Formats: sequence, C-alpha cells, structure tokens
Amino acid sequence: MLLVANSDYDVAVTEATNSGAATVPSRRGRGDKSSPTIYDIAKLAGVNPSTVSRALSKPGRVSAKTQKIIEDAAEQLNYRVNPFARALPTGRTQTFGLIVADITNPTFFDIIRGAESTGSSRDYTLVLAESAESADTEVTASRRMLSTVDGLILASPRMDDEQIRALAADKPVVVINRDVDGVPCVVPDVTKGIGQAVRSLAANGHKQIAYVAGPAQSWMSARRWEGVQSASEWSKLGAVRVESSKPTVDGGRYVARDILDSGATAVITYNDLLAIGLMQELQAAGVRVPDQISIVGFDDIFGADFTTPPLTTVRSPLGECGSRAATLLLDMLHGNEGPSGAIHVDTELVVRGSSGRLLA
Amino acid sequence: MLLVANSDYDVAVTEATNSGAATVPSRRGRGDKSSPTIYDIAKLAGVNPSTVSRALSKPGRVSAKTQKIIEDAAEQLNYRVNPFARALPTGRTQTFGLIVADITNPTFFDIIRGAESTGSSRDYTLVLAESAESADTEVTASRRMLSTVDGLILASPRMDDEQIRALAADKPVVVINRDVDGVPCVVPDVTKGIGQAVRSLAANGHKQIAYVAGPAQSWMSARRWEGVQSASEWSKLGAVRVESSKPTVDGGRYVARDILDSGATAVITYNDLLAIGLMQELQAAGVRVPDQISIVGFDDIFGADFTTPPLTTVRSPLGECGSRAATLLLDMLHGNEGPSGAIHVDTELVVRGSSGRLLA
DNA sequence: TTGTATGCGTTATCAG
DNA sequence: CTGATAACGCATACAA
Repeated sequence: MLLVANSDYDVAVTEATNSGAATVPSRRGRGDKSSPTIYDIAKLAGVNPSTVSRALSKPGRVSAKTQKIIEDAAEQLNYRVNPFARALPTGRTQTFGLIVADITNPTFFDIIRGAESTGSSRDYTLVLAESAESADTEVTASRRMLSTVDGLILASPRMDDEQIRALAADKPVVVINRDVDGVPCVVPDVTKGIGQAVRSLAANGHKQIAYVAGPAQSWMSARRWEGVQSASEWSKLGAVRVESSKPTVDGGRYVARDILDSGATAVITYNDLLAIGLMQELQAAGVRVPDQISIVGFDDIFGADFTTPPLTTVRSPLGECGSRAATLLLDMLHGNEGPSGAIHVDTELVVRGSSGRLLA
Repeated sequence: MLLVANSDYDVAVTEATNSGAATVPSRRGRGDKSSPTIYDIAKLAGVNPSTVSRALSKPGRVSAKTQKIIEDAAEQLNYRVNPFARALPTGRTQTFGLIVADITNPTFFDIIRGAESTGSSRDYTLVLAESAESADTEVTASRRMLSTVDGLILASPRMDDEQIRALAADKPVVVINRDVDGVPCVVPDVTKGIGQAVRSLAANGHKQIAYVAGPAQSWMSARRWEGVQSASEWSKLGAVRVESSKPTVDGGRYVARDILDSGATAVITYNDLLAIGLMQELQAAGVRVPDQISIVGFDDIFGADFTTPPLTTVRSPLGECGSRAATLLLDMLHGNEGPSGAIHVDTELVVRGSSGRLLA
C-alpha cells in the first residue's frame, strides 16, 4: 500500500526563536521524547484540553480571545495533531483511497497526480494501492482499504458493477474511466477526440482503418471501439477490430502482423503503449510511418512524443479526471450528494508526426 | 501526501459461508455498522480481550489451544486490526516514508516501486511525499512525515547533510543516491557504468566528450561528472562540462547549441530526460545521431527505448536501490544496526542506437 | 462559551 | 498463562 502525504494538517509554525537557554517548555509526563499534545497546550494556555480540541478542529466554536491564546500556545509548542488519535474517536481519517491496476503504468500516473494534488489542497492524504490487473485482488484491496479511508476512487476498475455498488454502499466511492449506474463517475467522452482523429484520417486519404483493442474486461476499450465504428461510418470508412494480447508495448509489437494483414492504412489503438510498440515493429519491418500507415494512440502519456515520428494521439485528460474525481469524493465526504449522472470530460486529438497523408 | 497500501495485516479469511439466515454474529453495542473488535472476539472465544490482543499480535505468548480458539473466532468474525488504535499505545505505525523530488519523474518511479514492493512484502505501508524540487519543502515534509511513520527514506535529497543527520537522530533514516556521513546510504557506483560508456565511445573513434550536468545541488550529478572526467583521462579523451538549466526534456533541448559549440562528438548527460531532449533538438537541426554525435543518457528510465534511435544509457538500478533501502530501513526498525558505510550497487552500460562509430 | 466525563480499539503493566 | 486495568491522544455529549 502506498500513501501520498498531504502537506498541511498542523498549525502554522514560525519556528520559535531559539531564545536564550532553559525555557524549553516541559514535555509530557514520561520520556521527554514524545511530541506535544493538546494537554500541553491546555496547560500553557490555561484552559481545558477539550477547549483546545475545539479550537483546533472546529472553527468558531470558541471565543476569539481564547482561540488566539490557544493558537499561539500551539504554535509555540510546535504542535501537530496526532492523526491516529484523531481517527480513533471520529472514524474519519482525512484520507481517501485510489485503486489502480498498475502503479508503473504511465496512464495512471496523471490520474494519481491529479487526485493527490487536489486532495492535498484540501488537507486529504491519498492512499494508493494497485490491483495487479486482477479483478479479485482489486476487490480485496478495495475492501481492505475501505476500512482505513474516508472514501475511495476506483480508476478503470475491472470488478463488476455489482461489486462496485456494494463498496459504494459502505462509503463514498467515485469511479474513473467507466460508467457504473448509481455510482458517481468521471469518464472521458471519447466521441469528440475519436471524431477528430477519424475525420483527420479520412481527409488524408485513408479508406480502411483498424482498431487495436485493449483488455476484454476494459469498459473503456469497448467505448473506444464503438467510437471508432460510428465515426468511421460517418466518414464512410471501413473499420476492423484487431485483438491484442496485452495493452503494453510488447502487445503492440505482437499485433503488427495482424495489422498488415488487415489491409488497413490507418490504425487507432486502445492506448499509447500499444501504438508505440506497433510503430516500432512496423518500422523495423520497413514500413514507413506515416507514409504507408498512420498510427494514432490514445491518452497522450509521458513519452508519447519521444518516438520518431512523435505519436499522434487522442488525449484523455487523465489528470483532470483524477482531480475531478477527488473533488467529487471530497464534496461527498462533506455532506454534498453525489451527482446523478456521470461527469463527462472532453478528449481531443493531438496531431503529431505518426499520422498523415497516405502516399500511394 | 501519498500512501501505498500493503496487502496484509489482517487474519486470513475464508469468507464464512452465507449459511442460512439469522446467524449473523451480533456486532458491538450501538449501530451495527462498525467492524468487529477484539472485544467481539473475546466474547465469542470466551476469553479476556487482552488475551486476544496477545494472541493476535505477539506469537507464542498464549497457549496453543486458546491461540487456535481465538484465531478461529477472529476468522469467523472477519476481524481486521484497527491500525489507528494500534498505533496509539505503541507509537509504531507499520509505516515508512519516502520523500522524492517529483512524483511524476520516471526516475523516481522505479525507486517507489522497489521500496513499496519490499515494504509491502514485510507488512509495511509506504507513505510517499514530494518535495517539489525544493530543499525547504523537503525538510518540512520530512519533519512532518517523521511524526507519522516509523522510518524514512530520502531519495536524492536536496537538503544539506546536517539536516539529514538531524532527522536521522529522531528515527531511522536511509538515503538513496547520496552519501551522507553517519547515515545509512544506498548509492549506485557510477564508475563501472561510466567506464564502460567512455571506453565504448573511445573505441568508436571519439576524442572529445561533453557532460551535460544536472542541478547544482545534486550530489549525484557531481559524482557523475567526476566519473566522466576520470574515465576520460584514462581513455585519453578530452572532457568538457556543459551546464543545463533544468534536468528535463526541455532542459536538454536548450543545451543543444552549447553542445554543438563545444566541439564534442559524444555526450553523456546527467539523466535520460536531458539526453532525449538533446537528441530531439539535435536531430531537428539536421545533426545525425549517432553518425555525427553519440548520445549516452543515464538511468534507463521508462521510455528511453521509445526514441529513434533508442537511447544508449548507463542503467542505474533504481528499483534495486529502493528495494535495498527499504530492506535496510526495515531491518533497522527491527533492532538491527544500520551499516557503517554506504551500500554500493553497480551501474552498467546499456548500448542501444544513440551511440556508435563516429563517421567523418 | 467552557469545563467534565467518557469512549474510540489496542497495547502494556501488573497481579493472580 | 491469563485476567483486570490503566494509558495512548483526541473528540464529544452533557453539564455548568
């Protein structure tokens, strides 16, 4: 399990000047080593610990005067709340979870980033776990995590709708990259991006286009295939679907043969990794990209522009998805009701060098 | 803050069969909603809660018979310890921290991965935080985190030695990618990899080689420059140092002009990002790689082989560094003394297409 | 508005 | 080997 620490959660500190000698405020009872508690503050401020607790957690439930006294004392002692002690009586942990299929997959990277940064800006700590691409470990990881966090974000979950709803019944849950009925979702609308991609391809003389599919259980892969089909129909292009073994660079390499056999002159892949592997293999076989075959990836991950030619891709605003999911979740944690339908974010085509005019 | 969840920390569960109807074991006093505690187990097992605690935490401090009874009861109730409640009296959190400069930097990715996986295998949860490349936020983040975790790993820290030692005085600390006196360190030994790189360059006819430096505060960048210097001397090559504005792809682009002006025909960069940006810019200017200029990166990050030609690079075993740092830290947490000197791991040259024979 | 008393789930100390 | 009981640090009903 991995946890991303937010940066707040303690009283502002102006580093009490190391003034003179022995005025070190005496710590608690036993071994000096431990950090100050609300009891120390209470003693120093001349109030009851419970008042300190109120002053530091709830705002405005204490007189402005004592509020200031307490804050000053806290600052002077360099006080920080003990998150564990706080979590015990309240049940709230100021923490939310995010489950991804693979921590090292750059696709999830931006999601993580987005979720952690908006979480952090609202004093929440992100707890991260990966499912190792397995639906089973995904549900166990979720279950386990749910007992430790205040809410949960599921990114491209592989488990089935019913299991997701079961989790959502326990604590607030938000899903990314998939539309689950009855559960708040943030899902990129692929139609715009795919539409742009297919029209661009058509304008460049392509007649037959192939879609390299992702994992069978991937809800998103299905949506993307649908998008490619309908856009192709609209643009009067033929569209064929080619299966991949796994959504990785290697998976892209393995699929090169099938692409060649398909007769397509342009291909859209489920994700950028597949596109990169495919392009490498094609080029290694002497196929010129984009002169002979145009390649369009999906997501615009880190490194998509490292290739030669740089990869044309349908950018999915992963960072925004993570960020909006976190916002949604945090709002729910603060009493707001989740939205009824799914929240859609736009995708857009990023034209780089791997797609272009078909040369006879 | 980000936290990577480990996968254990609960009693094995065999999913009590949904046998019949109303035999749901009654939960605690009030609202049914909460999870079972050791009190529930105690009641069900007919023993005292404290005995349950002993049976579940310490091994062998309870009779084999009651041990089994308790474990069975725990399993039946689907019991999981409450980490917060446990942390309170013990101070131990089964958690360790990792501070990196930038979560999205692929260099740290493998470190994170390595640390989290070996941590997880020993029932520890990784807490991750980033310093946003600032020494100041780095030390505050470390301080804050130190109060929440059992130990800390610092990856490529920017703060100065004294601050690191101060942290290490509080709780176990391990440093990666830097040698700090008096603190356990895991640092790649660059001499081997750089030696291989320079000899390979020399063998390919290069006479003058440039090093593109990283951030001024980077301890590692200094070591790498030293390595390049001494290896060049040994191979009778000239070596010049070129400064970069920032250790990113863009930083690499900006430095292209200086490289051309330097007269070097081969360049080794502080990291792969710089190498990739440099290569892109050079190629855009019509320079052929590696025919006219050879480029060697550092680290072998994700995407280093996406480029054309694929990047030759000195691989730094980042994953192993993270893993060994975690092992070290966890050992220290379990009473073992930290090693006296730094632990060194080897680097090695990965020859790909961006380096080769110099064509007149 | 503030103080008092109690509980959160677990471990640790002491008896028995 | 096991049971009672007091912390751990904080929050909260309730009383003042």
